Amino acid sequence: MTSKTVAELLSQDGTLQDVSIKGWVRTFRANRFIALNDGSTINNIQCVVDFENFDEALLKRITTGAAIHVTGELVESQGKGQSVEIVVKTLDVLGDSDPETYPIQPKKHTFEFLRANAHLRTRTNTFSAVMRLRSSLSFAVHKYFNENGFNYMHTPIVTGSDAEGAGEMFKVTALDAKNPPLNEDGTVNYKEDFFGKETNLTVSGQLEAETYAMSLGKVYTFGPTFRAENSNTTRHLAEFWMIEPEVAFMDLAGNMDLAEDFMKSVLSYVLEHNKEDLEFLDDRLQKEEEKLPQAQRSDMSLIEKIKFVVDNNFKRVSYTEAIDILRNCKPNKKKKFNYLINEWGADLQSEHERFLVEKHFKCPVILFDYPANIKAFYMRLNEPDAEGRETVRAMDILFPGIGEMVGGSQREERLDVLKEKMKALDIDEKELWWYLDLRKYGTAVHSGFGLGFERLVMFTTGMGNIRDVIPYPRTPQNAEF
RNA sequence: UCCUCUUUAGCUCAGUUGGUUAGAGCAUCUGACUGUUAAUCAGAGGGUCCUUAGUUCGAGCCUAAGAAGAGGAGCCA
Repeated sequence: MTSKTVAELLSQDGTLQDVSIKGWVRTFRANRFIALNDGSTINNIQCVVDFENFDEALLKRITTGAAIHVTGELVESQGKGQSVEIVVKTLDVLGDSDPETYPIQPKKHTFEFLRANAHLRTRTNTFSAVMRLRSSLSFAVHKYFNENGFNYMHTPIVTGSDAEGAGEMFKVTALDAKNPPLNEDGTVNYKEDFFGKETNLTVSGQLEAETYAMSLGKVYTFGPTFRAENSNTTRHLAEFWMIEPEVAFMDLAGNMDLAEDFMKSVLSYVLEHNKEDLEFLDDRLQKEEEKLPQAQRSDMSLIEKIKFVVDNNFKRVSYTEAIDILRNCKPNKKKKFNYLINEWGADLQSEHERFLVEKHFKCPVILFDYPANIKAFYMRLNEPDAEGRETVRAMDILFPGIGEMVGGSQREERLDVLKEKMKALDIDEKELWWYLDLRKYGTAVHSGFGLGFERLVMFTTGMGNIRDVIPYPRTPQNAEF
């Protein structure tokens, strides 16, 4: 008799003579009812023990968290909470769980406490649902790109270029930290290091992805990314997973179309395939929100929010239009913003983004054509506007509750313009010779974007802290597990 | 990095003006009960009050320094 999963047993029609199942005990009620979970679904299966006929010492070992093997008969349940249950014939404890010390109790825990017990937190309903969704979203990402003719490219994790400008980097070195080889001027001599030069963990696969876009046409990367920023927020990690498509012969408008279509596709996928987990998280969130004052509650449930994104077009607004809206909005006029918007050229703070998304448009917003001087060197320069202001073909997609979900741009394909920009920003041409080669040999319009995978998981699961949507979060002062 | 808050039982938290033996709910254990849905009822055990230094006759409470965690800001994805 082969063992089945809880998901298989619960989804099957009718009763079964002989079933075998293995899992972990969630609760053991009235010395008779074991709620068993094996991770295959948010739901438990109820195993009914006729305790008069079982050894008392064995029943004592059925504690929260214990791994057990049950065989018996799958029958219609006499109780109300479930349609089927297993009448237990044999029961083996595969692994005991000491109830005095097992940290996961059959009660509510705070996410902070569970974070400190991250190795066990997926034994709770919320975290098992979040991580199944994470897995499912991850699959949906690959599925989307695969079905749309993209090639999956593995960009290097150790990078030799430090010109990406996406943030502080983690150094990678094999040198002795206490006694490194030195140059005559006292600086560390990286020529003697493993790679013969300074190397770092990647902050973005974009530049390398561009090289493949300029040969394979449509590519994407989906891998770990590292930022050594000392960011202490609910939206930042030092190690996170980023999705970065890059497409040749595609302009900024095409880039926006791609990003929007992509988001809608992966969200549709989980709506269809992760219904039970989403319903559980939806329910959890609604109970959470009941504790909040009315004004802070959202007017849509989790599933409604996801459906809303799938069913509605993202609002596309140029930076210049956004500035006009912000300049004339109530919080700006009443000086409620911490940073008041006075003139064109100001960088948007998260309070402004939040106003646009959550108050003004009330839907995902794509902002594009940002001032050139607040964006990266590789973004395609537009012709100056009527007032002589310079913008680049950059776009950010802003989501309610999350903020920036996507950042992307059309890339500067003109060699002379790119060189000039790099010179102005003091970026060494020699470092990026290969990047410049793309503009020398067969250059073409191309575009791409980066999407923080964890932020997508946050939006989909309704979790408020990015540390709760990745198995083992890496943040400043924390690399436990 | 900056600002604010928090740190007391396994967990979530009370703890009055500085004053006798530091409390509650849940969890755990023991017993009762046994078709329960976070079962119920009765009882019991469980404390480095984050650390260090200080003020005081006396500190969970006051002062200083430090540590850890959370929220917000900045940066960004």
